[in-house]
Amino acid sequence: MVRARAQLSTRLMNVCLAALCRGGSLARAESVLVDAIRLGMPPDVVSYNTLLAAHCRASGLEAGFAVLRRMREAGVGPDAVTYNTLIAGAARSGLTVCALDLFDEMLQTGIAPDSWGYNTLMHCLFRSGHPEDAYRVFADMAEKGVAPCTTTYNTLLDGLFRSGHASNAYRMFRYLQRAGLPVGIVTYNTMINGLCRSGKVGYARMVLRELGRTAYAPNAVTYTTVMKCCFRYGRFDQGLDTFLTLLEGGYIPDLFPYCTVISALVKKGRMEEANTYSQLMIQSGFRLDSACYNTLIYLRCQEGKLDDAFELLSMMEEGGLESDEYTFSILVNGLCKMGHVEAAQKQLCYMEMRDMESNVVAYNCLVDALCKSDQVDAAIKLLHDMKLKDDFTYTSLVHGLCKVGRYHMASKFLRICLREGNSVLASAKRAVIAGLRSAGFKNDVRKVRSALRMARLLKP
DNA sequence: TTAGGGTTAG
Repeated sequence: MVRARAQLSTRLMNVCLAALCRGGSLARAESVLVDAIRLGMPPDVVSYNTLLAAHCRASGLEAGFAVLRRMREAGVGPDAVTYNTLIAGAARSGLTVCALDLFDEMLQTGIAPDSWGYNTLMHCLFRSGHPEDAYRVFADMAEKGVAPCTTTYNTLLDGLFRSGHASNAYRMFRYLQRAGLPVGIVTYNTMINGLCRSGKVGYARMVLRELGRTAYAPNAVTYTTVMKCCFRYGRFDQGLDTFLTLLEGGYIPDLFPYCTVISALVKKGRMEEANTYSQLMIQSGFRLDSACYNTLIYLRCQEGKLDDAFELLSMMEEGGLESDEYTFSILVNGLCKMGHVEAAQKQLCYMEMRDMESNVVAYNCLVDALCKSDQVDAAIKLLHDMKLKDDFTYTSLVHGLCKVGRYHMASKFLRICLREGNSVLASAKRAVIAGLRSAGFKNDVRKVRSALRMARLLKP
């Protein structure tokens, strides 16, 4: 009887913990836990899992591991949910190897992964650019007899889009519908987002119209997705109207729509409105996460207020949030635009020291800045240090070389770029060909044209 | 507890 009462109390405490964590009152949740222990209500694995998820989301994976240590010290063993949550935390921080290690640890501990565990690992592998490994996880899931659920299909659809297989994703979506497999609002949102991002706006609109004919109501995610799509494809007013409809109707459930609209306004140079919505975002009562800080730092950088930008960075880090590759890219770009190339280089060094997986954008900003200030040789030197180069890298360099009249070198890099499967802006191609012609390099013109034809033929 | 939407560069 006494034990049953204690279990019921623990269950009630867990409800309370979940509510506090959902509302972002982590400190209060922690004090409830302390009070409960004092009153003889022992926390169980659910209590710790709830706290672990909240800490992980608010402050990153290390905070999650700290809860894991605490629960072990209290004699409460982790379960599949604990590992799922930690794997999700690792995925959010881009720590793919850590996610894989956690999955292995779970298997070695004798805890059988459920569909959520498989889904989370698949999601992590897709997001970090390892689609083949993600498919292997899916195959392993089937082999172990773990039934796929709606999330599994949604993760696969999202992964197909992210790995550049939009047509396969579309075919899979139609297959799910025909086979009567679960297709819900998340599936529609995933499809609309994936189709928009892969440039298939017509298809995205068709799926959006189809959604209107189903029983599913579009939600804030749908609207944010559509809004982002409008901004991406030059329908600025339509995007802003979508935001205002959400705002005036009181339908903004979190900070995603704010980040989208502020960034779009900054890009348009409409700083006053960007500042107005930044204030609203701060006053909304939701806890700002790193994407929100990045957006605010972006606004300050583009306004040329670098001191304010760095102050925001300190606030962010003092609040327990980690800066990420977005933060660094925004700062490097801001510093470059204000002519502080050396300071930008220093930020890139910090990035290297932090061993960040993706630094290509930050490097590209510096390459571009060096090219624009006619330091093309320094840009070429930097290019050789880069592990990954993309269309942006080569476009900046090719433009930079043309600007200083080094057309032969520009054509060489243009051909390397095409050979590596990248594309360059039409303006860069034109600059190279016009330059080579004016300098009388007829043979190089022929080589460039042939490389461009080959690239078109090989284009998927 | 998990999955879909937000933040950077030519």
